[in-house]
Amino acid sequence: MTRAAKPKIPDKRAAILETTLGLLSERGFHDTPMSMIARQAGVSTGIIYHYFSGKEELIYELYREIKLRMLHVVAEGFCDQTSYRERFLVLWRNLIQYHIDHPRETVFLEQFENSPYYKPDWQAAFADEMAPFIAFFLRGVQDGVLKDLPFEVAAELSFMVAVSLAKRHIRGAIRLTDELIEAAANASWDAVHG
Amino acid sequence: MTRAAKPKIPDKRAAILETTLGLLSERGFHDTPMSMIARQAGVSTGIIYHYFSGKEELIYELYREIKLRMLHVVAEGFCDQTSYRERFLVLWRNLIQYHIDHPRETVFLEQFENSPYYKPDWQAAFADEMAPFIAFFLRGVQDGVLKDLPFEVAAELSFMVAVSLAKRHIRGAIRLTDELIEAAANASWDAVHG
Amino acid sequence: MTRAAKPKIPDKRAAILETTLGLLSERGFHDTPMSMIARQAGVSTGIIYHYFSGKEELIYELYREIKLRMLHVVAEGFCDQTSYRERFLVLWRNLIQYHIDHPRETVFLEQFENSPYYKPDWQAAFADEMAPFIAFFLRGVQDGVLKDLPFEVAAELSFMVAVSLAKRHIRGAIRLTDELIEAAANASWDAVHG
Amino acid sequence: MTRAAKPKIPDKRAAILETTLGLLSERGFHDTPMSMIARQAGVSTGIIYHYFSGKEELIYELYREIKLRMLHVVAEGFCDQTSYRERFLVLWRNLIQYHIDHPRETVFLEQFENSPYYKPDWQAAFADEMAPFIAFFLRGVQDGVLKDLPFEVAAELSFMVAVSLAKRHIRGAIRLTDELIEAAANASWDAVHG
DNA sequence: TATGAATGAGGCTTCATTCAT
DNA sequence: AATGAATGAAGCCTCATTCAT
Repeated sequence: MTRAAKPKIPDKRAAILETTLGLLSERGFHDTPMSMIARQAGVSTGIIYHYFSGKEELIYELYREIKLRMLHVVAEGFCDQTSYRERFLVLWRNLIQYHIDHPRETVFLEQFENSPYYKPDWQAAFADEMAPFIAFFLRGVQDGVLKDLPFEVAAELSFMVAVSLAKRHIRGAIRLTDELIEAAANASWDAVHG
Repeated sequence: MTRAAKPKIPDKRAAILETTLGLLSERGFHDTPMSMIARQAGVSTGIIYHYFSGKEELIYELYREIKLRMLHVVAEGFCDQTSYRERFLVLWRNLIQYHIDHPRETVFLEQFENSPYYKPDWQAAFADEMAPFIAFFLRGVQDGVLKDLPFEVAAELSFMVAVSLAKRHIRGAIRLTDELIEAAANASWDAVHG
Repeated sequence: MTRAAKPKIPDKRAAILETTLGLLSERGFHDTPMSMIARQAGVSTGIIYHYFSGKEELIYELYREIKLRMLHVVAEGFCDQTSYRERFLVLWRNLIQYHIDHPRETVFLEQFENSPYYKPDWQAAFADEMAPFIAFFLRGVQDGVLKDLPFEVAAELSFMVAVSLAKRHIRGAIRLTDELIEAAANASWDAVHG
Repeated sequence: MTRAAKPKIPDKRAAILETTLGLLSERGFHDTPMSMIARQAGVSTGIIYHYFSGKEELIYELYREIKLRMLHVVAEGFCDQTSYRERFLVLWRNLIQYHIDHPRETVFLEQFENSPYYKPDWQAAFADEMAPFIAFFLRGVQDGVLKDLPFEVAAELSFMVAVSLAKRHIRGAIRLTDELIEAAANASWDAVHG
């Protein structure tokens, strides 16, 4: 009762985003009409345009929120005290676990980043969240622990593999067990360490 | 007279596919109307339905042809006589080179395989072309040269990285030099060999 | 305390009307949402419906107020003592000057009176204000000073020309100088006097 | 049978324009949905976009065609041999007669030219058709037969009056008889001749 | 009085597909 | 084989109006 002044306002925005995620990951951008989002979210069509300027912004906003949430999860337990190997494995495991645990987010992110709507410039919005990871790689190279590769290449060789594996797992193309994850994590480490 | 039987007919089909590739890779599935394909290919809208049953089949057919062409290019120079490492590097270099050389095909393949239209079952159509690569991996594991990982996981750890790097190169996110390619190839080998 | 009874109430109504005039004259009826009027007037959407029953009434009310104000301005200095010619020229000059000085009102009146929403019956609401002008014409005819034409025809031949000229001046299609105005005033007199 | 190759094609475009004129003059731009035009014209909604890029172009095209037709009618019987007065009266009578005979066109033209969509620059498209009338006025001034006024002002004082009178006649605000038309024509001449 | 979130009907436009020629 | 006019369902978005607060 104390903090229940206008409870419906943020709820509605969140409900729209949540519903959009579900529909988009299952049906894709163009098979998901605004009317369907509205119906499933239990709101009117018009109100979506109160919170978002249009379909494009709605989806971009969804992308931004998910990406940020994902990056925060990945950074959990990342601690400068431990060895490079340990830190690498923490990140790698966090990354694959997030994607395995969030199949809708995973499918959506992949679809979105491969769609023609995606502009690579948008990554600049995540610079702050990416900074520690980049710093980790750069210092690893300086310390001679990691191969001397540009960050993007090293990331592709290691972290992006985690995402791809999770994606295949979700699709049912492979079945990831804990042992397999551990083996893949170590293989990824082999790819990047000096 | 011998090779003039059906002069324009195959041309037209090929022109449609070629035009479709260009438009789809630049604009995506849903921003590419059939009428636009027809206009740019220099044919009428109706005739597309003579060669393909609809938009979906047209695009699937394009996918199939490109994928097959790509797999053939990748297999070039693959020779059982050489070492596992050498064979691996041949495949890896072929793969990245094909994608670097064929940006439209690369963009299209990525878009298509991440779209909700894509059915993983379709990979069965490429079983013959994939067989040598799978055999290579299996035997490598048996011979103790490659890590004991399922083929799909090993492929993700190594070959898919080549595709991803090429994709980023095309987008302009990274700039691949020969040295960088070689370094990445070796890093990929590190990821999978035992 | 005497003149502070309802301080903000008439302000708000007036602000809405004022804003509506500005927006309507620039953007037209259908490109001016109620929400835009509210925002620019610094009020909420809902409150407009407190002062006016709907968009239609708001605009009709605006029309009525402007038309009345205009007719009062036109009557200024109209004095039965002077000659027909003098009186005609006073009215004519007042009319063109009002429209030149009030471009937003001019544009709005023209748009409104040519729109399909306009009902000619509404002119009955201005009968009192129009009466002196009509009387002037009728007596002029009786006295043999003005041509024997129905009032509406004579008005079109003379006064409406003033409005049209002002309208073109506002649009920038012509540039009215004092001499030009005087010449046009005299030409209008030539059109109607016997 | 000889000239019946593709008869439906021009018919359809003309039917759309004709229907649009009727609906627009009765209901106005914004109360006339494209779907209503299509239904009444007996065509599908989509085909309108085959002939016109959108609602705006459809209406502009209608405007252009009507304006041109009107200008041609007005020029009929205009002959350099006769006196200025005679030529003036021919034009004036043609003008008022066209508008009286074409009430839908008259209403549409007025609405359109007073709407915010109207751009005065568009008059440049009628320069050729207007040229003879402008020349007539200029020469009349040079010959001392017409008052020394800019063309636009003289036109407003004389010709535009014909349009306005016809407009009021159509609205039922006045009832134009032949005698009244003749009297108004002469009054208009009085307004402009020297 | 006042707010502005919420509604939902309705508008413009697109486009895969068909079919008469 | 080939054309491209024609269809009409469906999508995105706007906006006058209402109503809970």
